[in-house]
Amino acid sequence: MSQRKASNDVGRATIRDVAERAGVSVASVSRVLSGNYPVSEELRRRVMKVVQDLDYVTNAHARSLAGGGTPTVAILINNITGAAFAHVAKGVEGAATLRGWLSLVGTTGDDPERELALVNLMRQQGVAAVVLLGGAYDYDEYQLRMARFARSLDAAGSHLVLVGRPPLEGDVPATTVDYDNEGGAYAMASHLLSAGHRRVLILPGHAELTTAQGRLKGAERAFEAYGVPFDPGMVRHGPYDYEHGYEAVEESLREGLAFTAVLAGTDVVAAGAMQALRAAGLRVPDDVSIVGYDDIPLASQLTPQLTTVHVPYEEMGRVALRAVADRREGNASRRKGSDGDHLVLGTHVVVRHSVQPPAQRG
Amino acid sequence: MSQRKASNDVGRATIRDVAERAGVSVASVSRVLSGNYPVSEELRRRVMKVVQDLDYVTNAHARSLAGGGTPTVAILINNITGAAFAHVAKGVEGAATLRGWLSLVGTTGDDPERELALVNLMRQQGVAAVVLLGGAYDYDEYQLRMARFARSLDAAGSHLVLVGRPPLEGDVPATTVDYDNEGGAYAMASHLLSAGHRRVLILPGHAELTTAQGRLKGAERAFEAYGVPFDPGMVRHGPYDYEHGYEAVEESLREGLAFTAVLAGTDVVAAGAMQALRAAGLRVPDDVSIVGYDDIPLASQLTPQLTTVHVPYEEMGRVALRAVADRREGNASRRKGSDGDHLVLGTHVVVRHSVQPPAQRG
DNA sequence: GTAACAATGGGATACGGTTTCCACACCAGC
DNA sequence: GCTGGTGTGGAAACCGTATCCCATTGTTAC
Repeated sequence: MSQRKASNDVGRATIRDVAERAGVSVASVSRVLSGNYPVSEELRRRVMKVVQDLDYVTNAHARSLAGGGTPTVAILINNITGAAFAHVAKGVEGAATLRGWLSLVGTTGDDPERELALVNLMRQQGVAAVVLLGGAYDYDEYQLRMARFARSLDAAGSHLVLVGRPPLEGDVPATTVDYDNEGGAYAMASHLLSAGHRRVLILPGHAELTTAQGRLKGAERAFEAYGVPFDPGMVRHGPYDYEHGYEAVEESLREGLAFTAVLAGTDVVAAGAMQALRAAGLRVPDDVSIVGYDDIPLASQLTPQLTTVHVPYEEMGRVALRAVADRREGNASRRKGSDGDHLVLGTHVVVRHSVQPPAQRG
Repeated sequence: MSQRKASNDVGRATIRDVAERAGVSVASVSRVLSGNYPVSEELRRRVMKVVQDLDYVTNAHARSLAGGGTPTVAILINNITGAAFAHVAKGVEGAATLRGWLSLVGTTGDDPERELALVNLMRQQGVAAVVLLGGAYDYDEYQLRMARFARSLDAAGSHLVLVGRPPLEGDVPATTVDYDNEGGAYAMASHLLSAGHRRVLILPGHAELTTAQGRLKGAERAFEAYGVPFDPGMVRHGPYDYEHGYEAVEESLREGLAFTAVLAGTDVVAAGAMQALRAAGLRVPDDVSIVGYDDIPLASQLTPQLTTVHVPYEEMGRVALRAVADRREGNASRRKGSDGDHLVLGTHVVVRHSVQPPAQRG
């Protein structure tokens, strides 16, 4: 036995094992495998044969220590099962794989502690970028927190990307990929107004959530544009879930609130609202119209199919990855331009079958 | 300037920078950080101070090269956006994070090439386990392919886990986490039969897909148990998507096929079927009953809420991770027991509002 | 026939940590 | 006062790969 670990040892084979067995140097094996150095055909064959025999794969950790290595992008998300953001993740992962990048995933569960821990973990991993997904609560602290993340990551040669979150103020090294949230809400509300609806129950989401704020604001602007007075009493805040949609409608009906349409902050909320209307014996859209937001698959699977706002989630994911990839290749188009790091994608209304003009009631 | 890289260089700080600045040795810094060696309070304070100042995090690659490092589990999935398997992923990721493990994610898009490439990639990463998600097409080749994966990973000190796929035959080093697929289908069909339905349209899924085969078989067994002759003409195969549900029902109606209930292979298929029935002017469940399978959130968001089979997807994910974690701690309970590596979780029917006894037709 | 040069392979080093071994200081006990 | 333990900190040897630099060989031009 030599003093070196024998090649038939337990555990994975190393490049040395391959070199030894092929009767060549370690350097040659490395060159054959990475293929960025001229190598004779004979040597290549000898090495490849052994690689096959040993079922050898290079150690990614060692490789990235030595300078090479595949770039990795980290996706941090509140909840994997949220339909909307699953699509963003798909976009990121797909675009990453396309360029041979790897995707790490972590869920934060809306917990700032875990978010911090994960960002640090990703920093340890030396990821090329950290993509933070999902609407945020815009506390005062949020900006500071994210700015700290951004600088930390930047100092480590990484980069922070915010997707579907408000952009950072000031000169912070981060990229934001956003969609025209308010514009979508404006268009959606306009659609209802132009159909003749005047009394609209609005369920924008949690008052503190930035996406909810934008959606409410868009609706208000539409009312203003149509010269229809906006009644704050028609707004019910709450989480983006099925139960909230159901309960908000149920309560409103019980309170005798009069409305001919529901403007839901999310398709899932719309689904809950629809169920509650049915339970109360009202027909959709004959008695009450409903619209959603997000255009997740659920929207077209409901009966009637839901008119909603399409958000290009998957595209946002792709764009996010492209942004960091470009920046990595050195195409940092505008240097330090505090915008140019803020990309906004368009939204549009998808008309299906959940809206009708309000019934003429005696 | 010393010959070493200066500490204020671009890029992340190294442990040497910390040591230098704290006036201690590299070894001491390492010990303070990993905390598995007695260190004086004074030294700890000095080191931690510098760590904070420099915002230093250890290099995960270097660490795992040197033997330490956080274990990583790889989740390979056809399509992130599939609701059912998003839940499995959530279970795996949640359990992983709980123990401080990391989760890598890759999507295969049903492409064997990509599957192979990803398994090798994960092998390079030195992951503790590779979790393969989703029903498989049980070609002859499947067993060989998976056996090869299993041995490859095993040889590299990793481990293959199959979730929701058929177990491997023979003495292959892999773990399978499964659910009682056929039993669920049996119970679901029994539920319809005991409600009085006799003519049931069955949409089990793709004929080659193992999950579809099991669901069909369960239904057949139920018919047999109830002494109801099974009519193969009532079975329509197709993909697990909304469109298939819609089209299968539409066609069946056009062909004049008589049925009082639909047994869908998936909740999403059931949603499509429901829509098609409505489009044809039939009421659910008054005219036709519908049941699904999986119990994803959609099931309770449809109108009427769907009676379906609950599959403990998230639990499966947790169980899968627990299995590999246990094995890693050395609790390889039964050694080489070719079962004991096959865990089966139970399923059960969730009764909601989409089933009624068949209408008395004249 | 020899010099200059291209093509190719090998040895050594660096990457950033962890860990083993050792040296040193300090203290108690005789 | 000397010996033997005990607690601390440092030097150096790895971990597995990529790459720089140099040696060797074969080839072409003079």
